[in-house]
Amino acid sequence: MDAKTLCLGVLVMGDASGYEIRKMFDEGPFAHFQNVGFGSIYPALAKLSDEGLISVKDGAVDGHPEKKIYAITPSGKDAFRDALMKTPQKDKIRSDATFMMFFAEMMTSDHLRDVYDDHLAYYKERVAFMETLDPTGVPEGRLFVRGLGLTFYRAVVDYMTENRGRLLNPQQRPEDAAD
Amino acid sequence: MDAKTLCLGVLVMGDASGYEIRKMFDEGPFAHFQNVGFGSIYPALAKLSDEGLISVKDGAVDGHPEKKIYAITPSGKDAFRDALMKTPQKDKIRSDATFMMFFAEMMTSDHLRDVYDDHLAYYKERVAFMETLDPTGVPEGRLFVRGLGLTFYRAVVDYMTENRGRLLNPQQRPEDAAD
DNA sequence: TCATAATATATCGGCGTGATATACTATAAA
DNA sequence: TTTATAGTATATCACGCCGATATATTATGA
Repeated sequence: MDAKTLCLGVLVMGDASGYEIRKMFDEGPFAHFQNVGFGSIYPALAKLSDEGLISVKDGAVDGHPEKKIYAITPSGKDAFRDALMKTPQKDKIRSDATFMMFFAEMMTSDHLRDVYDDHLAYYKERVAFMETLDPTGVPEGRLFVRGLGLTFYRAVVDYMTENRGRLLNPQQRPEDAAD
Repeated sequence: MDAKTLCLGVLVMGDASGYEIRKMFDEGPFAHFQNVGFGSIYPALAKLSDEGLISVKDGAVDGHPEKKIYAITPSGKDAFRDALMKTPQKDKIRSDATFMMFFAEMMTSDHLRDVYDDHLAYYKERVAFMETLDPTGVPEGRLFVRGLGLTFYRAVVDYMTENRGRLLNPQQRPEDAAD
């Protein structure tokens, strides 16, 4: 699933600027299972425009004369539907914090605690945020995905809350991370 | 967390070849929270060797004369410990299947079902695999991470099992994915 | 005997990532 | 009032990573 397809997905739901597309992946309904930054979005939008899959119109507002609003074209919608017919690649997760916890015995107690609590706080915040998303009038697909995200985040929060002491205060762990 | 650090992490646990390192990320204890392929590992190993952070010795076995065994050096261990002291980047998840389910209403019923059941089967398989990993004699950090992975996979399996009908057989969903 | 899977290393183009630059507005603090 | 910070908005660039592909041998099983 490349950046172009991801952008098309946002645009089938309604017109948007590059900035607004990015917000969808940063703090919107896609935040928990995809991530794309400006560096992927702007080039993708340029390519899609070249290929006629999206159209651009001037969206200049007070003080932001550069703003462009993108809209999906009929051929863009076809291309997106084609992309949905493919076999998805398997999920990819990259969690540096988990990698660090794997090597808990090599870390200092202080830093391990910091990493742990920041990680837990972040997941708690994600749960809180997703609970604020209004589910009324939303199609079944989006509801399902929202529920899946909540389930996953809550499971992590519960596990990390219950097992905090086990990792941070184990019996007779040496003072420093010596060999 | 770059490929170099990931390789160092595997090597602090014991000597290994590039192929063996990759297996750790493909089907080993790291599989559920990191992913690295050959295209990242071999160049990383070459760089680490240049920098003196790992050493290479000939590991030729019957029929595989190219095999090389890598071992971490004292400075490599220092470098790894330094990497563990940094602030981890936030987790990144990329799930194309979830993205597709988000647009369930635009997919054909057949393909949606295929994607759904393949996804669920994959997560079930991951649970089954992680349950086979022997937890005896394993340091607390690894145990914790194994438990976290199991928790997460199980939560997804449970949710997808319970809500399968809701997404696949909703009331009066149109026959085809017309506009 | 033949095909497939597993072991093993390596490269390459294209894509994505994080950082950075620019510039204006709105809000809040000093 | 002035200043700082956060938010809106677009864009580029170097570096690193990813998936595909190539090559070769052995082990397994049909």
